[in-house]
Amino acid sequence: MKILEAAFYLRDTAIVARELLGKQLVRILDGKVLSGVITETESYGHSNDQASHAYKGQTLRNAAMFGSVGHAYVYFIYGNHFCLNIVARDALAPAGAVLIRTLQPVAGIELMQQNRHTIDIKKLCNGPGKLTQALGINLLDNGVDLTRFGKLYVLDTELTFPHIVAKPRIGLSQEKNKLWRFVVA
DNA sequence: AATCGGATCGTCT
DNA sequence: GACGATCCGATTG
Repeated sequence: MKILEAAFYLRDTAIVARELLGKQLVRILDGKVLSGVITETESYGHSNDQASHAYKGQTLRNAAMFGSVGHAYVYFIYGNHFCLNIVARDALAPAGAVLIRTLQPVAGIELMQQNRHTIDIKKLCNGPGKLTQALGINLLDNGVDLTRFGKLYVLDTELTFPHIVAKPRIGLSQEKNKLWRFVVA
């Protein structure tokens, strides 16, 4: 399979978020391959999006969102969880990223079960904090280039889903009118 | 099925 | 010093 190149991410963030559905996220952990198909994403903008970490401009924490497309933006939230985003924006936008919310596990399920302390496959990667735990993703992965073969990358696939639904994003107090969450129906 | 609260800490004001 | 782009277990209906 072929890796998803940077040009894919250099488009409107919401379009990238939608088209990431069906792509395969691959993690190399302790020499083992963990992977899953992306089935839920959210798009986050910049000054046009009050719910975005980039809304008020660049800080140390959100710097990756202003960096190269196709790189990871990983942040720590609620004292317990990491969330994985992929930097994506059209050429004119200052910042933007796609939050990966849900994966359908494909490879390395045993190791995911160990990392998650559960054998229930449905609960392995059905949430942004869960999939990072399953794949062993943390702040060390912030900024890594997902368009190169390394410890984390995304493969193109022939997989397409006939039914995709756009919904409000989860957990926000603002911007509930934007339908920037994309789910495989 | 739906709701509630606790855990836990880096980041920004 | 307050607050999250969350998760889980417990409780209630």
